[in-house]
Amino acid sequence: MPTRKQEKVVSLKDITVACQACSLNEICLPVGIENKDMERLDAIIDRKRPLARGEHLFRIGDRFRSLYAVRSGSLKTYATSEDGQEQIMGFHLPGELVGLDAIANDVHPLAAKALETTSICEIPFDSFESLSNQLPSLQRQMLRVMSQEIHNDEQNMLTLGQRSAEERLAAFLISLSNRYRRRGFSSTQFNLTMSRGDIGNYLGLALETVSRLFTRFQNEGLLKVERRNIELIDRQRLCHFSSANCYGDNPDNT
Amino acid sequence: MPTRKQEKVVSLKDITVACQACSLNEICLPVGIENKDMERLDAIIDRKRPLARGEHLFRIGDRFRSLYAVRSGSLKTYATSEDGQEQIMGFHLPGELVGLDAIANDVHPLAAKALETTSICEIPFDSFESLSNQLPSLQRQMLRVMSQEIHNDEQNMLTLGQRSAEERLAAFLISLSNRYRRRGFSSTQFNLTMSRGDIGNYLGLALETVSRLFTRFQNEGLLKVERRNIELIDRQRLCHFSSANCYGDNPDNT
DNA sequence: CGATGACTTGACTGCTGTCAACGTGCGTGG
DNA sequence: CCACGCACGTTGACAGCAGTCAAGTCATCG
Repeated sequence: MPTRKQEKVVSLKDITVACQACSLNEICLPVGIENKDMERLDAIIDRKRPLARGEHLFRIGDRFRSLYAVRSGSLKTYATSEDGQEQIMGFHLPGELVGLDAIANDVHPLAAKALETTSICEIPFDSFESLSNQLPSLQRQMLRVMSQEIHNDEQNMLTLGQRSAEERLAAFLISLSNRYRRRGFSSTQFNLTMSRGDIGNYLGLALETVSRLFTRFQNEGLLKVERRNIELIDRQRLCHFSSANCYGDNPDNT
Repeated sequence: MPTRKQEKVVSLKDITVACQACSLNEICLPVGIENKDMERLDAIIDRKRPLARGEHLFRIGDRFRSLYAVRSGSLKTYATSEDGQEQIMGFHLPGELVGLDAIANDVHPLAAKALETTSICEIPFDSFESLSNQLPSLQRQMLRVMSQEIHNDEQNMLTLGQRSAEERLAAFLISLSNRYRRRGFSSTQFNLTMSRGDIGNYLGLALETVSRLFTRFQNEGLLKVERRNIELIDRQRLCHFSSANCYGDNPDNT
């Protein structure tokens, strides 16, 4: 029963897009699911009002009940150490699932927070499990998604373990670029939804280092940066800097 | 048709231990599976001759056909960069699954190599998938295992991104200690199956740094080290050094 | 218009990598 | 059984990348 009040704030369209009509269904959980089965998946999915910037989707220690898919906007997931410091583990764009790490112990080990106004599809896990018991293609896709996530995390470990600050930032930008392209956005011009501090935190660098590198990359003609707005000028060379394959096999690489 | 020749080299017992009789079935894939179902899982598992030290279980780019569980011994998994350098992504002890990152793209993104004589259970993925379509408890356990793997990788990202050399090595030793304890081995005295170079590579440190830290930890009375043999003297303090929770919730943490 | 948070830039320091030499144990072959 | 070679490990000297501290600029919002 959507109220008139909600309609004023949020377009009804945003709330009611079904998986079948969602532009993300080629990169989200429904990949490889037949239309009639997609309806059944769609039926268990819960679409709530969007999160405002800074709002939490879930917090560390929350009981695990659902997986979540980003429909629009972006999230960061992070852990906190004893002294309250946050460590960002990932940024999540539309079509990406969050909460996969909570299945094992029925508790969210990370918190998820909106970086901007963000719409979410909630997938209650009990229903999802029952459904995937009936739909082998869904089960298969779930394993693929989780496997891809493991693969991405491994790539990140490599970046954090071995790369210089310059390589890390270049790899980060190329990864974002690839992910935006996959979603139909420009791969050379986009807005960062996270702060310099967030980027540095995620990459294991001081925010000052990130800032200096942006300046240097700009001076070297690799990109143009103004506040949160990025334009990749020499994607090829940036790519080379990152010591990574840039049109690689893992499309959702972070 | 096992030949007499094989029997000379490998004890038959090592080869034929079924899941039901395996001491690892409380930490491996069969967790939470009923006995009659475990038999069905057991039936699809292939137990081969052990790998010798240095032998590959699979290589980068190999077509994905099976998951593997370590039965005894240990493995390392690694990627190689364009210039042929290897980057170690994990060490794998008995009861741990490898190859989970290959499901997504049907190709192994990492290679797996035995660090010592190592026995393996091979789990053909097609058979496994069919079976788990019939056994919800198996499917559930598989999701848990993969979720745990994602969680562990996140922990590693944290270690690599934020910790000092000292903290990384301490965390590594504590993690090994926990994993050995879980498997019924001593948590204070064990042999490293990997070289200093391997440890450094894995932790994103120079092997010289690892060596220096071992010496320093020993001088500070935290542990005793002689070649590959480690004895943790002051586990508590080492734990504190690692800036991590040491009896934490993720038992298979790397 | 002032306050606040985000970002930039500079100076300095220190951790950790690199290069190099040396020690040690193990396995192979004589 | 011994000697040699080799891989592994230790230790020292030095340098450089990136962190920390600090000051200053800029944009946004109340």
